[in-house]
Parts: sequence; C-alpha cells; structure tokens
Amino acid sequence: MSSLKVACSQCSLQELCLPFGLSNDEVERLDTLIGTRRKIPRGQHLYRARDNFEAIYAVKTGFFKTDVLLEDGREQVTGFQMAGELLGLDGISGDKHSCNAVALEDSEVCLIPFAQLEQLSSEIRTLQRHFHKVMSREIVRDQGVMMLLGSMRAEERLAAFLLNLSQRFQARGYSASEFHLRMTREEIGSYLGLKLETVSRAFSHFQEAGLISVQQKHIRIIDTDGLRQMLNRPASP
Amino acid sequence: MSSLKVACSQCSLQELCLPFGLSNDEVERLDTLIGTRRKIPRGQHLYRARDNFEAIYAVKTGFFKTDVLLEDGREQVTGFQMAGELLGLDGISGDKHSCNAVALEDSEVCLIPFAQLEQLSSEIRTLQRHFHKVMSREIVRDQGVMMLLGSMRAEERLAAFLLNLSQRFQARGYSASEFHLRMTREEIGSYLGLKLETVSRAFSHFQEAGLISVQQKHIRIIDTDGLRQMLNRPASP
DNA sequence: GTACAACATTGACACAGATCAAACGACAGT
DNA sequence: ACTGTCGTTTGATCTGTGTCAATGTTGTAC
Repeated sequence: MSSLKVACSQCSLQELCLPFGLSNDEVERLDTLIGTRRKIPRGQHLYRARDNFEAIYAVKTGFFKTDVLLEDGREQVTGFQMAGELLGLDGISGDKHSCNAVALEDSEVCLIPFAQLEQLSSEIRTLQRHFHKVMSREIVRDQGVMMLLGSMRAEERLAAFLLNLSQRFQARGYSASEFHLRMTREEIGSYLGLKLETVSRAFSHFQEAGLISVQQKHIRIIDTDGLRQMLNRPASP
Repeated sequence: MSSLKVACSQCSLQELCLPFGLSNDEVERLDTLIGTRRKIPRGQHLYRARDNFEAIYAVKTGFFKTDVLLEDGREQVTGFQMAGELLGLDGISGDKHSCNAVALEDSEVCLIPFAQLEQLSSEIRTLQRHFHKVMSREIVRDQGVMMLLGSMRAEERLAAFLLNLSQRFQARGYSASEFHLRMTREEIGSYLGLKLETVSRAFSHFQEAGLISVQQKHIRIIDTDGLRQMLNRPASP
C-alpha cells in the first residue's frame, strides 16, 4: 500500500469529484488538504466495518464495492463505486465505518482527512455546498436502491442496474454501450437482492431478446430503449 | 396550514434533534433561524417530489412517511419519521425534492431554511459537525434498509421493523413495549418490500408464537428477545 | 501445455410470498 | 342504531425466484 503526493488541480476527475464547482484558487486550497493517494490491490479492503473513521476517500482509478455483513454471514452489497465517487461517508455518523469497502480491481484512492475537510468547507462556501450535495445525492441514490429492492422484479432490477452502470461509464468518458463488469454475478445478485443464478438467467434472457450481448463479464448494450422498457413492468401477462 | 413562532431553546426534543450538542448560546443562535412551525393535517403532504427545495424540516409532533412513486403507480415507502427527526435532506442534491413526505397523523414541523442553516453551520463548528452526522446517519439507516430488503425474509423484516420502532419510541420517552402504529399494513408492506397480506400474516404468526399481541394498530411486544431471535434466521429446514 | 480454481450457465424442482377472493372489524357520517 | 368505507384477517391457489445439481468456460500457476 504505497502513498504519493497528488493534487486535485491536476486531476482529470475534477468535474465528477469533490472539487466540482470550485474556482482555481479554491481547488488549490483543497490540494493542501488532500495529501496522499493510496493504492489498493484487487481484493483488498480500503476499510472495514468498525474501523475508526478519520477520512473519506475519492476513487482516483479502479472500482470498489461496499457491503454490510450480518452475523450469520449473509452479505448485502450496498453499492459499487467508480472513479470520482466518494467512499466512507457512512463513517461520519458514528466515528466508525459501518460497512466494508473492497477494491474489485487494482485501484487508487485519494485520502481526504475529514476534520480538515470540515474546516475548509466552513471557509469555502462552494465546497460546503458541494459536499452537502454529495451526501444528499447518496441519500437519493439509496432511495433508488430501495425502490429497486422493494418494488421491482428481477429483470427490472437488472435492467436498471445496467442502465445505471452505462450512464456512469459514459459520464467518465467510456463507452455507454460496451463495458466490462468488475463484479461477479454473486455480487450483482447481492446488490440487487437476487441469487446469482437468477442474475445469470436474466442476462441470458436479455441476450435472447436481443437487448444486450453477454460474454462472461463483457457486456454490450444493443437496445438501450428496449432495456428502458424493461422498467415499469409490474406484471407479465 | 398555520404558522407560529417557535424556539429550539424551549423545545423538549433538543437532545434528539438538530440542536444536539450545542451550547445554550449556540441554540439561541439557531433559534433566530428557525422561524416558523407548520401544522400538517393527517393525510396532507409536507412536500412532494419535484417541489423546489429551500428548507429542511424537523418533526415537532406527529408522524410522517416518505415515499417514491414510479410512473406505473408503484409506491415505495422509503421511511417513517417521528418527533426530532429531519425531513427533506433528499432535496439538497438537486434543489428539488426527490420524494413525497406525507403526515400520517396531524403533525407539526419546524421549518429550517437551508441556506441559513448552511451559513450558520459554517460559523458554529458543533452545528456543522452534528449536521454532517445527521446526514451520515441517514446513509447508514439506508444501508440497514437495503440489508433488510435485499437479504431478509418476510418475518425477519417485520421483526426488525418492530424492534426499530420500539427503540425509537423509547428514545422519545414512550413505552418500548406498547405503541400504536400510525401506518397501514400496506404502508408497512411497501416499506418492507412485502404485500399487505404477508405483513398481516406475519403479525398473526408473531402473535401465535407469543412474541407480541396485535389488535389492529395497537401493538404490544411481549418477548423482545424472542423477536430479536427472529433476526439472523436465513433459512428454515 | 496441463491442471486447478473460480466463476458462469443451464436444468429440474421446491417453496416463500404474491395473488385472488371472501369475510370481518372499526370508525365516520347520517 | 344503520350504512358505507376503509383497513385487516384468513384461506386457497399460483408463480417468480430460490435451491440443488451438473456442466461449461476462463484465467492462472505450475
């Protein structure tokens, strides 16, 4: 786990990440606080539930999952995070992390000491505002996941998941229609409240229907509108 | 919808609400910002999805639900809020509310203009800190709901729900073992990702098992530990 | 190149919870 | 007290997804 100097002002993810909306001057002040980058090899934890909380993390490169474990071993994946997204907001409330964050591929994160971030955000209005928006966006995202888990059927969930990934890849300059899944069917299933076999069958079915093409972890979206129409389909007559 | 002057410094909910941890002086500064209280009769909306966001709300008395609606009419209840809890944090991210907030009984809320709250929280360190904790707590709560919806069986979900309500009533000085549900079976079901019939059957089953007594909306918890043991029960052989 | 381990697909069957339906209870308005 | 409405309970049946099991595929270590 090496660490090196890094600067938001040089970072191509500015517009997706914490510095969004800041002036050049302000980004430079943010730089003074974001001291180090950390490499997390695939499979390793960035933090674990019950670890002390002192910093949040911005994904610089790579891909993470967050999950919560029940005593009996059941796992719930609560999210997948990609470049520019923040990790660790769960820790603020109780000074301990409440979930695990695991790298799904070799990744790098920028470490943002939280006490200093609070200090700086009380000085820089736009930073404060943006940080609040980021936290709120997380709450809204969670509402969406609840909708998905509480009211949608298996194939709707998977369609929503694929469309969401597609849109996030696109926002990062990657193809919206072709990408590589970093997570296993089991992790997708855990996130969507389904078993891995159900996920696999839904993939196959989408492929048969000509909506996507699947080869293991490689996904190509052929018919985005068709996928969208999979949503809002309560029952199937 | 009447409005009247109100002060945190006089409020018995201080310890559960936004002023938590503030000094007397600081609470008085908070008073200057929390101008009005609003009465919301049962069944009325406090706000709706897509309403402009300008304030958050603290529940002074009463009981709310928040929900998200899909175009096809499906509803997902995303939470129930009681005295001292904040409503509206979802609106910060997009300057519009992303869910509906409905009073489940005649209620009163304190209106907290958000721009002013941000201003004050940049001046009062403990307020800033506490506000961040409140937002983070919401994120952690949502993780719990995801766990519930994604990995638990019907009776586990209901047991978790009852224990959660019980604990929150207790924190407000009410009985932990005896309370009145403000929501219908359908609303509970929507929150828990179940149909109302399943909720009703689970209540009946808990009653037969001697864990609780149910008479319509009146609940008495007889065996808290028994209820707790309903959790962490993956499968039944 | 071969062998192994991890992950993915597919099929057959089981079951938890959904759906459909009927009856019951509580409460509000007359 | 009577009636209608809304919410709840309970039963019978159906079905989407889980479970169990076998086979296929990919990537890695030797």
